[in-house]
Amino acid sequence: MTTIYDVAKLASVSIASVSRVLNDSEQVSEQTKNKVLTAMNQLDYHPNTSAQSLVYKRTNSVGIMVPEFHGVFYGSLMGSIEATLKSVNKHAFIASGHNCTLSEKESIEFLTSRNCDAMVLHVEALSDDYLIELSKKSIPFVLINRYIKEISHRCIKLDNEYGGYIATKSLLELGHRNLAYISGPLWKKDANDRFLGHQRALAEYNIEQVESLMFEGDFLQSSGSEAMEIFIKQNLPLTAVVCANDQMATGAMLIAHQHNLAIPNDISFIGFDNTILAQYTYPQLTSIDNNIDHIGNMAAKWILKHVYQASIGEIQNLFKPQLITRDSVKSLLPIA
Amino acid sequence: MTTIYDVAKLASVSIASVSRVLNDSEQVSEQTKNKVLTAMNQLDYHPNTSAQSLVYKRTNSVGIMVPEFHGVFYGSLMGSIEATLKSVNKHAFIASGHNCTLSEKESIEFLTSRNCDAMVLHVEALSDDYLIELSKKSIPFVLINRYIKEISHRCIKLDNEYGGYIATKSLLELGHRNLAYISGPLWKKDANDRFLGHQRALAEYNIEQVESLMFEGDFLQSSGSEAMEIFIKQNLPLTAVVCANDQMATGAMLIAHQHNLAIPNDISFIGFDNTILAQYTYPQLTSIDNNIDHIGNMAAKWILKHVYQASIGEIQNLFKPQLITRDSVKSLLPIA
DNA sequence: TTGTAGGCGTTATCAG
DNA sequence: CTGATAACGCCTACAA
Repeated sequence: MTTIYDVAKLASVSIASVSRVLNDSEQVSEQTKNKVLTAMNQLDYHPNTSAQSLVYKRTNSVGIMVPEFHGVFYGSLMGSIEATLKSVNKHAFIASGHNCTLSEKESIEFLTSRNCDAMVLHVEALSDDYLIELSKKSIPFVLINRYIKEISHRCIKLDNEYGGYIATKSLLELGHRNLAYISGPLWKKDANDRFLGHQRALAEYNIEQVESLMFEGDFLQSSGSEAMEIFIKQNLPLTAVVCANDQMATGAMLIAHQHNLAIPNDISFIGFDNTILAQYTYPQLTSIDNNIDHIGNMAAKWILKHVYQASIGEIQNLFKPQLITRDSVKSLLPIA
Repeated sequence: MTTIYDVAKLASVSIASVSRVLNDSEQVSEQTKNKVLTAMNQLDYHPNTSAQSLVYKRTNSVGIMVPEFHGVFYGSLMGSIEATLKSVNKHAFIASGHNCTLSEKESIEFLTSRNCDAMVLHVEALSDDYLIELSKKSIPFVLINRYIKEISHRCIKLDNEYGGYIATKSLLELGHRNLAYISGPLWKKDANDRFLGHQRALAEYNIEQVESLMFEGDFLQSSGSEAMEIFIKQNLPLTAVVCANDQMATGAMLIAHQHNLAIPNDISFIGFDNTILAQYTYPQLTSIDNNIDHIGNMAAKWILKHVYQASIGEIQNLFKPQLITRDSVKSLLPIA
């Protein structure tokens, strides 16, 4: 490994001068600057970030924790975070939380031990209390898709209630009146909020959710299938199924297909999250975009602003989802 | 930030002793060890990795570059790499290459500038020559899914030819004789190899690929659709479509559905990669598993072995894909 | 404009 | 078993 000393020697200047051109300070003559630059080139010199970090008390790196990397959801998040960090030369390192308390804790400690300047955390299992406590420690962090009152300014999330609302409302506006609902685990805030939004839309139209046409799933595809089997068996009037995420929607659609129900002619489906899956189902799935890119982007900006003192405008803490119309929903309105 | 000095003072010992318990050296009495430990706890002390790296000449971090994070393919790869790295306390940095020369180069330099101990690279655009050159620089790297003779021992990849072979062979064994093929861009080695494997299987059965039923796509869903439209228009006998990846398969299936072709009764499809998509299509897609988890795992092991001197057995450079049977392929054999 | 020297937090050598 | 102290590579007063 070549150091600033090697460069200095080759350029026959002092290490101070080398350091100066490295941080392009004004106080260097063109001549020495050139000498140093060519020496650097010749030696393929790269500054040692550890040494720099030691001086600056800053590693220029931020840790990202998401539940997992495979699957369809967190890639976009990481991508948007990484992109905006990289644009200002901050490095991103990653860890997975696996939806479980122990692993999330370990991962956070893992990131902490790395001395990152900040963290972006998508935590599922850890308690509010733990996170509040964590916020008192030295490494600042942003929370993705979670809201904790005591540290609300660190929370950046989707307005899930609104998403649930527009999903259901969009169906009602198209004339659907007999809706089933496949929810996520209701103890999860986001799942619960989406369901509340659904109920609000129903209330606006004076419709009651038939209780047996509401199924609490677990956000996985199989629970969507399970739900759909149950719905179909009941032989109740049913024109559309609202799903709290795309995965469950695909599971439900699978069963519909198996029962020879045409989508959307016999039955409509709407998903949530607008994951990449929605483009690959047949028919392509109408869904609610969760704005995950913007959220990731904003999380990174939060850090740039609060940790790296970049001049960044307002931080937006709540993002509105929006309807993405594809081919899985049919209008029941009479053609005008 | 609390340092080794703070701990030393609080425990009233020298920093040397603190350092010793930190690296649990033998040479410390129980008593001082305890004093130090409680002091550390009390101060919530974490060693400064930058300082450690400075003396160890090692950052305990490895950089990962993949084309992108969203989408369905690279998440698994990163996940498997990260998991095995983390198990030995190495951190993973990420960067995206965006399938383009400039961006890949920048990302590699970005990772290099971070002084990672090694890199795992999934490069698409950069030339062999560039990578050979890179291999002479100071940071060691492994190449994922690419083979370059001159640096073959750094290459870990899938046997794509074999994958193409078993995909087609599996159809032939089920009695299919009229096959269409949707390939990836043939200038890409993996796409080409898959096609060669396809041809080898056909040759074994003395079948010729109808030229107009071969379409060179770009690995994206839309090109699968495009291909399928063209195939259907020709009205040639056709019982199965072999696709060089899952995305194109879903695109083709979409069109089949639109033309009211029942899958697999009227026409069978087989994909490649066994991405998560294959579980979400209707019907679920038979595909060729690309072993990406094992490949990522092995890449990480390569690094543990060659960079961190871990005692790890043989490195496997070539992985065999395997057939994953789902519901998109029908047997044409007479029932025995 | 340039160079010298002290310090960033650790590790490791060498005396005690 | 313990404690000074010299590196590690870089930045930055301060001095020249």
